[in-house]
Amino acid sequence: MTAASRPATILEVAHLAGVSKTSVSRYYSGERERLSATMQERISAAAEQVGYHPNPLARSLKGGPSGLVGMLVADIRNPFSVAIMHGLEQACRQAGLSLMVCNSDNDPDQERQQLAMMSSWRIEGLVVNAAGCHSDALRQFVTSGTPVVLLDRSLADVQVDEVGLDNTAAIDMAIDHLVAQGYSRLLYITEPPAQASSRQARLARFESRCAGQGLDATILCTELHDQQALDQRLRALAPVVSHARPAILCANGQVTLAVAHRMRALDLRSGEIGLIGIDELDWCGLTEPGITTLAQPTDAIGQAAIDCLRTRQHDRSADRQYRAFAPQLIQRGSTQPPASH
Amino acid sequence: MTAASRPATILEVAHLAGVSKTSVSRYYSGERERLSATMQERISAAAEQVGYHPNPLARSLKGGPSGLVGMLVADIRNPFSVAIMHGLEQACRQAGLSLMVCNSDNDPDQERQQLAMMSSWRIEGLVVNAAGCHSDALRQFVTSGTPVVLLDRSLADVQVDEVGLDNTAAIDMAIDHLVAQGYSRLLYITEPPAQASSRQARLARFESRCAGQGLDATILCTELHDQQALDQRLRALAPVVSHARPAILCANGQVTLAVAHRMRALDLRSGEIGLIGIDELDWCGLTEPGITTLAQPTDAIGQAAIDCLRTRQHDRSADRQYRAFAPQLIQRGSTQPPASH
DNA sequence: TCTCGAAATGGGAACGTTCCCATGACGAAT
DNA sequence: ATTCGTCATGGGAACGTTCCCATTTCGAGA
Repeated sequence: MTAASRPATILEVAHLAGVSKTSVSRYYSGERERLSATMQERISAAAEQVGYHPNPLARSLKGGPSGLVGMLVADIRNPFSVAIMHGLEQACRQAGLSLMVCNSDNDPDQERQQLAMMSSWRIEGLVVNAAGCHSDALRQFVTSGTPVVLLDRSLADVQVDEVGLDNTAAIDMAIDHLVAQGYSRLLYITEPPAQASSRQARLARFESRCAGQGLDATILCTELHDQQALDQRLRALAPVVSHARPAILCANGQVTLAVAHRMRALDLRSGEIGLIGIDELDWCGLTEPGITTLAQPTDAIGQAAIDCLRTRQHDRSADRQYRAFAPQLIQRGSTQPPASH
Repeated sequence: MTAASRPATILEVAHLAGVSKTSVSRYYSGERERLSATMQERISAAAEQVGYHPNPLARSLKGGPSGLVGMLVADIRNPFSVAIMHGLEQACRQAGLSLMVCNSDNDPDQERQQLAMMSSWRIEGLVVNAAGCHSDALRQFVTSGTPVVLLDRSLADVQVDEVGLDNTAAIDMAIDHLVAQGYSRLLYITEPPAQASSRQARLARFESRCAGQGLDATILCTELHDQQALDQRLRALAPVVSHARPAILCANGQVTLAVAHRMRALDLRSGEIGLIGIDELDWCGLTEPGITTLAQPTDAIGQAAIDCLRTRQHDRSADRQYRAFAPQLIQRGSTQPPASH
């Protein structure tokens, strides 16, 4: 392989191998079987000699596969998003695809723009983990033949595959665990579920489950920067002697972080007040008794998303898929009540 | 603007406006001034009507600007990398560019592959935050006219711009702070600095500074998963009555995390043992007395990297730039020694 | 009035592919 | 021997741009 100043083209390879560009193209477009053995050898040798790699630009301009998968993410600084991104990236690599990540910073306008951009780059598939997503933009992808997968979201009015946490199972596991540990006064804290269907699903399950089981449950639905709201409810939760033990269930990692911060500020002891959060985070083992979490299998989720894309690529009219993954309980001190006396 | 099933082409706009495609091309390639006022209006109107956006694929195939900036990152799960990524992304957006992020997962082979991929997508600039980077691959970018910026790394044998933390200032700030707080027996913990120049720079500065000042300083250079090495040194550090107060300086966020974990496991109290880390992390305010950190201005660093790229784009032979940013001290309990008696 | 240069505009090739449609060869069936 | 289908291969157009090189127009200077 010679290091050329300009990348080699298919024509150079064809010339060197003494074959037509069409044959070289076939060699690289998964039609090798159609070529005779000698031809394959000649092409392979020539390509190696000049260090040829097909130009994805030209390829996808012509309408061929771009080898590009897009990911639209609402908040790139959310550790969950990063974890998923990592999973996607791995899965893409394994499938010979490249991931193009677009962060919308929670701005619907940007979302639109990013979608347009990805579309103009002719991505072969799109993974969406964002809120304000105007459905018609997504539908445009679908009708143009680009598979779309919704990640940790669901949209009633657009028919696409969905992958994410099994929210019902997660909430059930959390509640079961809390109850088993002796907590019976539950506070569920979530960000406003407006656009985010998974927040809605978790919240709904929490409500119905607690109602069904007759648990003493309350809900706090707040923006995380609203420290007052948080503080007020946390204070109100402080345990009363000879009263049911209180516990907090955090709807996601961001909530867990905010709650941990305020509990520390208010000098509330977790354990005494139970604390469990959905999403595992680097530092959950670090705070004093450690925070119990439900870890999402993010790599598996990413892999599943790519699987969905590829399946649908090969069969555009495949059945709509919903893939929900169960979380894993990581038990730490925050759900270990102090020995009663 | 009509929603067309297939995106509009320059030809359709030209036709509709009754002008040549060349003129439309000029309109979109920053040569508007060369067009008469009437022509500009006609094109603008026609483009709006059919919802035209130039196709970046075709554009960059022909050799025009792709509007794509590549980022090669060694570990996408490192919060520092994510923070930088966010900064880059913002800066790109502002400049009308798109960011293509490639994660190499610390695998040199993948690095090569990712670089090749980005090159084949004709990125206009490359930001590198990775270790095993074979210099010749980078040089190839440079010679082909693609500006490269090294982020938090430096390479002796390839002439490119570099942006990152002012390592000297950071180490000095950390040491000064520790000394001012009454710590004088210092342990510097870092991952092996082999390929990473910033690790080398920090380590070197720590050594020379401590030597110059006659401080009782030791160094632990270890892989973070080597729990034994860590534990041993941490135990050895335990404070001795009527002896100089010990403190730990963590070379980066990953180290801080690992050290915090082991300190907790060994029941070592930070504060008593001083603890300061380079890189601010979400949870540093959460652990018991809080961990003092030096926060890097990641958004500014990202912005600076893009600035470098653009400068060099316009003047390929501009002077090589080194831009180093000072960190900000965020003081918490871990560098607050308990009141002495 | 003629010439000339600048300014405004357009035509066509090229970028590196893919894919449709030949073309020739060859063995099998008539 | 002739016809046919199949297989291996090649030529050329097309994808949507940009850019080089005309061509046309027009006002100014001779």
